[in-house]
Amino acid sequence: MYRISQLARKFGLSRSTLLYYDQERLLSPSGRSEAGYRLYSETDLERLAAIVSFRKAGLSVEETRAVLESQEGETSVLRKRLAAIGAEIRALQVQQHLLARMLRVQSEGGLPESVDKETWVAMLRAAGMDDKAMETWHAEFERRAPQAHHTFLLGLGIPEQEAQVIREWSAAAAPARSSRTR
Amino acid sequence: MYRISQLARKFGLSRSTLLYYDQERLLSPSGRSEAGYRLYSETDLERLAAIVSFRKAGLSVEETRAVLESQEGETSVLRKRLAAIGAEIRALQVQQHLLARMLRVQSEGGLPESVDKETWVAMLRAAGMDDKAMETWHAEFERRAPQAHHTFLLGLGIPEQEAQVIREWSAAAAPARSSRTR
DNA sequence: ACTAAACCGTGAAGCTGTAGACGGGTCAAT
DNA sequence: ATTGACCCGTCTACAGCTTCACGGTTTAGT
Repeated sequence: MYRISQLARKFGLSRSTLLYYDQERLLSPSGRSEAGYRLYSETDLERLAAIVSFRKAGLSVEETRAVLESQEGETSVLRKRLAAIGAEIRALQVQQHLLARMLRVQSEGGLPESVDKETWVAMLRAAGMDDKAMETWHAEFERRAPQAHHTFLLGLGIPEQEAQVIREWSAAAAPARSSRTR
Repeated sequence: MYRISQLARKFGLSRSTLLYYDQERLLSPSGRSEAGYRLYSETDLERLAAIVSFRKAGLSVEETRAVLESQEGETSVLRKRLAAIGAEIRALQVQQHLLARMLRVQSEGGLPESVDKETWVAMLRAAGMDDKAMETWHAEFERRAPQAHHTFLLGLGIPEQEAQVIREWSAAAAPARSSRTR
């Protein structure tokens, strides 16, 4: 049986966090000592391990409780979170390029946090890719992971609309090895 | 002169948000009507436009006030935020791959939100890149934008340590057109 | 002149997840 | 018994808003 601060240290959490989890009925200690201290069992410990990993994946306390309460196989919450992460990343990339433009850090030689379209193309060219190869590459990207392709394009600071256009002609290009290849 | 709700609609904000900005002394109306209504001038409107764009870039209310109060050229807050965004993106990418592994969505044919190392390499190969070309490309990436290179590698689900290793041999590889080229 | 709808101000409370302060309890060594 | 170091439970605060409640004001229409 662990007391609250011991358990907190064991998992690298703060005591407040465990108190909060108790309050929110996410993890309640299975017993109390005579003095009213919370006592956590081995079972509680296992549950906490699961909680920590879901929280690391960015689930809210409520979502975590939902996943743990529904018997295994309830993946809808996870899927929702995965989609949300994609959106968050894209939003941050927009912020990144907004700031980079404000600072004009890129052009002034400071080492950039993010890469823009021109730099990206230049790097691929340095590695020997030509226009045709890049087309093939975009087509492959669109075929295998359209969402990730979109995120990637925004990551280069390409605006929403232009990204759409690129994706459309990527999709239109003949897929590399589909059965429908003319 | 605008009244509070008019201004809010004009900028796609809620009345409450503007009340909050007033309370926090981020944007105070330059006048009041006889009945005590807040009246915003054209100057206020311009300030709000600036505020909105800084907030979109993820600055806190306090940071935004700091940037606006210091006369132009105070870029340290912006730089700090830019670095923070990079860290946030990397953290989200880790979450993304954590979840993808939990769901095993990748292998089961669902279209993935994120791309892993194998898929990435396969796409470059499909576009005609060989091992040597990839080395050149990593070296270029590391040379031009080390931070972004790191973020990129984590984005492929490559763990921190391995990313370090890749970056080290990228840096060691002879840069394409540095003056030191052997 | 009057009424109803839409506005305004102020103030308070709530939200998430965590950090910290407060006063009192426990325990080993003296 | 007492000191000191730690621990406990409870309560409050933080950002950045939103929502609610209360009562006064403006505006349009009759």
